[in-house]
Amino acid sequence: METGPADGAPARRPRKDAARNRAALLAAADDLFARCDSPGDITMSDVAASAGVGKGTLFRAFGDRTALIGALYAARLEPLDAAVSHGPPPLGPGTPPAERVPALLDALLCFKLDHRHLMLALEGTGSGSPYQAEHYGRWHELLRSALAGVPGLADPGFTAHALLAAVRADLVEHLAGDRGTDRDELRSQLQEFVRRVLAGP
Amino acid sequence: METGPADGAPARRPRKDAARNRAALLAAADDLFARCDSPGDITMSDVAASAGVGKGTLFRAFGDRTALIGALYAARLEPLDAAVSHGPPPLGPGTPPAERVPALLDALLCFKLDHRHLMLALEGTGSGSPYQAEHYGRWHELLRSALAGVPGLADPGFTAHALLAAVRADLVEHLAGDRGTDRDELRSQLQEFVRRVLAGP
DNA sequence: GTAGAATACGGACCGCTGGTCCGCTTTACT
DNA sequence: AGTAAAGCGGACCAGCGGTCCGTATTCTAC
Repeated sequence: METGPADGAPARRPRKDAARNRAALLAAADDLFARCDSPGDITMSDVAASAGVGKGTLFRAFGDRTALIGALYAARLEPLDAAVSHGPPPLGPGTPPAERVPALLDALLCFKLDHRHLMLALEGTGSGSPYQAEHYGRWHELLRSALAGVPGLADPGFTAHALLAAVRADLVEHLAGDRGTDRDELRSQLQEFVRRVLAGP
Repeated sequence: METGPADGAPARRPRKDAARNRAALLAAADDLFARCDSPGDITMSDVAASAGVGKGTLFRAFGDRTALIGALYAARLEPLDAAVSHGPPPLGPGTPPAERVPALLDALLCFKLDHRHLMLALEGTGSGSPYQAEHYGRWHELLRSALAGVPGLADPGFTAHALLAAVRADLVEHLAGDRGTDRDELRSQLQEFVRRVLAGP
């Protein structure tokens, strides 16, 4: 028989230094990605060195590169995620689809504009396609279910994919970063595009 | 003064062995990419070995990985490129925009379905985004000019980007490859989407 | 406070990649 | 045939993500 904590709660509190180093690593990675030209320029050694810890610590804390970027993304996403999951209209649930779909895509575009480099790193994580990451699945399911409430729309699943493709990180970077398109202009272009898709024939 | 060939024609015919090796390398690369699960699995050494030449020969012939894939793409694209540049309607020039735009996107989708692995390699070439490659610029300009002839369409440039994003290689692979969506079903989904975008409010 | 076990640290190390280099072979021209 | 240019190929290189394990730190029990 066990005398320690019940099996249901095997999660131990991390050690103080571990928590501190984890936070330092997240901050360092965030900073490096924000300043770099291309996410590929940032190596794992760079992140570790910038945080003042060894590479082993970095990999122990996060597992691999993808997980580090995912943790960074999760932290930044929190406000938007909350607004979408249980916030007021037009983002939250209970909003009419015709209003919610444009709002979701606008919010997503703004988020990607605000975190361009991070999103570039997240979606361009080399080997695996972005479509196998679970965060894509969540956005797709959210948008698909909203689109399902739009009358006359034949295929919400594909439409969701196509609309999400219009705000992919590298396209946003190409338009806003390389070509210098104005933020509000880009937003209104996207809104006009979404409007057409929702309007139907 | 020069006694050799005039400066205007510095292009020399390649040596016979060089031409043969180049062809063998293209064939080997094509074959390997077609059979692999992910383009990342194929290394440059694999290609050279499969073609029966040394790595040095491979890099001498093509320069780098991107150029090899680009050459492969150019070869496969030739028929479609001809049909679009100076073929009959609905692909060729002189087709009314409302008819040509869906035809172009359908042709592009079919091309990506037929050459999934190659296109995956072409667009997912690691470091640089697909939007900086010249082949993207050509498709975008073609589609943009066609869309410019559609009445009531506010921004042909952005619309072209958004429509092209709907047929990106990794999305096509996700739908047709991973999820096993039927080819004709995917084509009709795309057509319906394009129809909505063109129809307007 | 102290002893001891558990946990975390860190940088040398590994396998592998795209890409380079240069002595040697093959081709092409006269 | 002779010669110079072009091409060949695989040993080699730098840098990457990721691993390993001897050592240092923190937590727990007394």
